[in-house]
Amino acid sequence: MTCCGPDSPSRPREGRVLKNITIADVAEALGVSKTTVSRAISGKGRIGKETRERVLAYIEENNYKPSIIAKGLAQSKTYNIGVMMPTEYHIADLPFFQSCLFGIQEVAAGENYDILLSISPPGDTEQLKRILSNRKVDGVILMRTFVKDLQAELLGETEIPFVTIGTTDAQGALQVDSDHKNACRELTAYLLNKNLRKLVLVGGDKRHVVTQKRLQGYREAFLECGLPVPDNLVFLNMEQPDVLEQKLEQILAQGVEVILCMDDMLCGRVLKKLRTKKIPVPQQVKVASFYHSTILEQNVPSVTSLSFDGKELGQTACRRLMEQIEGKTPERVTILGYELVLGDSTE
Amino acid sequence: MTCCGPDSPSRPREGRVLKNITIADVAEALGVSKTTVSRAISGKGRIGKETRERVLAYIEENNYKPSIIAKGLAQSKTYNIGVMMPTEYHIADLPFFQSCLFGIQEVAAGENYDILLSISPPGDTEQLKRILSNRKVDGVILMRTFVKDLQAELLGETEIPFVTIGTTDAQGALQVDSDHKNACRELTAYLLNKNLRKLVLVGGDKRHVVTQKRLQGYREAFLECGLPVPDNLVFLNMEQPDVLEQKLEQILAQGVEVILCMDDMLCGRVLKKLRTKKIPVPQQVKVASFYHSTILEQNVPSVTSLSFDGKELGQTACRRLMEQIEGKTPERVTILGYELVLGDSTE
DNA sequence: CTGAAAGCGCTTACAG
DNA sequence: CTGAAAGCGCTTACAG
Repeated sequence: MTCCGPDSPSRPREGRVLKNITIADVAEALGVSKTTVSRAISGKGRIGKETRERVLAYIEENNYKPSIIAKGLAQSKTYNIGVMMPTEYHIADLPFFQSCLFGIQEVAAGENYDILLSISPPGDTEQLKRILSNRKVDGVILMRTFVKDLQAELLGETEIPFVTIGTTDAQGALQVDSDHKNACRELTAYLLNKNLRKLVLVGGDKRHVVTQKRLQGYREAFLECGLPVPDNLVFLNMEQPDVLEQKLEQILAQGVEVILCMDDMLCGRVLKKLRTKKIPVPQQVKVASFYHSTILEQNVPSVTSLSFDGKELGQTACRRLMEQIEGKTPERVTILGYELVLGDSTE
Repeated sequence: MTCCGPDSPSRPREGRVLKNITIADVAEALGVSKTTVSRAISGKGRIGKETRERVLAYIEENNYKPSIIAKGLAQSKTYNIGVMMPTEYHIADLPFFQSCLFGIQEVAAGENYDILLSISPPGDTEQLKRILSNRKVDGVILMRTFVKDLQAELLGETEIPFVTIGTTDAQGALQVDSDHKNACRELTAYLLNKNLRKLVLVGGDKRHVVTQKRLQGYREAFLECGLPVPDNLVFLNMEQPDVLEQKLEQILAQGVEVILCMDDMLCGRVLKKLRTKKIPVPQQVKVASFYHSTILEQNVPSVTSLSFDGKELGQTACRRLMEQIEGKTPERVTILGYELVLGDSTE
């Protein structure tokens, strides 16, 4: 007898079983084979109606939950999808990512898949390598693409299904993207049609494919109107507030009619600058933006903005990935729409 | 002979092997047992130096990566931690969550753990139940606590280790939190010491524990100064812009010296209202906030604000969880510091 | 319709 | 120091 005194008086409560109940326990309790239990659960293979119901009832009653990990091992699957989220370029991106994630989760959960999340700075492939070499996912989703995209390249050298949210030229990628090019083209055209010509485009990281796509749309709009593309009015890599500030000084000095911003954070800064300089919007300078996030929701005047459905992107991306994982041959490129929300800032 | 023509001319390239190489392959190639290979890799159990090196060299050369899932099954572990992220209350929370996630990932990855992410609206336990019943995680982290916290309660009825970022009274929870109470107390006291008395507190969701903690700090500061607590100056559940707007009208009409906001989004709206009403900050009304996020970084005057280190919270939370998983007995409550960043808005 | 057995890719007492 | 064997909790040909 040890010196530890009597057994703890409070036995583990029901539902607090230390050891999980397994398929073998169920089989034994019911006097059938594990095979039968497995079949009852999965619905695969022939099994007597009565037997199945008996098994199902027992399982229900005893709260048996199969280990999806063991199931996965037997099927050489993981029931995980890796989602690579970039560290944000700035706060305006985050709501978009969150919506995406939510959409991804929705369809993933529907197939009993989970999200293995990993956050990496641009260009960093450490985490992705770890996940891949641990063989922990059946597929991966990249939430953003880069012009030179190391993650996409790495995945391209692999057999693992993957989809990018955003356009890429990496081999083997399924791609889901909003139609950034046409969105920007339409908005630009809309402004040109108002006879506004001095139309400045302010954007962020050049290495993001999305930045390039929008620039393309901007250019096309000019060309379609028979106008030369004013490349001198395009300012990218404006993520540093002081750099932007300086550029704005310069832009405003040389006269400008519209400032089209590639995201709401940039736009917020532009609006602030205009306010500081007592330049009335839209009377003297008009302003438009991308994303239509809550950052600008309080602005007066309301800001004309392109809006994208992050959740839908996430859902679609995940659906494509699932199709690929299941051996179907999904659409390789899916382009989703956008919405042009007109506000007072371009009136 | 089938009709499919000659073999595809381009053989799978190196590194694109369809079938992963397993421990059995390694063992066979080397003429040793799987046991030996396993020991060489894990470093557990006695093994000859030379043998180990031979195995390690082969593994390195042939790029063998053990399946962590199979390893997990054998050890009854998953090497996953579940992270429950709430759908945001608003955008100001997101940078905080991202930092947390980053911190969690950092320490998790260090132990070869991955993050199983799940996003749920407050009060929703669907996702958590799914993950738990699939037995897919070794522990879970809740990124926010609620006064009535169904997720924490659910976990409390379970044997699974979990830690909350934020205070909770759920049983069995390890807790990591910033010292919101004292942070708010210090800031309030700082303002009271400037002889400001009409000190309005504007906050968000009452159901968040963090809201309650801050309110507590606010109260204590008054009491310590020998002043009655002005509960009539406290306005919570102000997340609706129009509700806040209306309250502000009322507050401003009855005279106020300071508005202390529980987050930067609320603060942004307050600042905007003051601007609209041409009330100079800080000359007529002073303003302070929580979070010190980029949302207000551009504001003039700079905003006095309490700042918390989300990444550190994440790291600490994950460390505690790891300790618990490893069977150690970690600190049950860990309170981290804060920083009071003084700006011009309270001068 | 049902079951025994092999297998998924590892670990770990146990024995030598 | 090393290995055969059992086991982690499932699935799935194969045979009956």
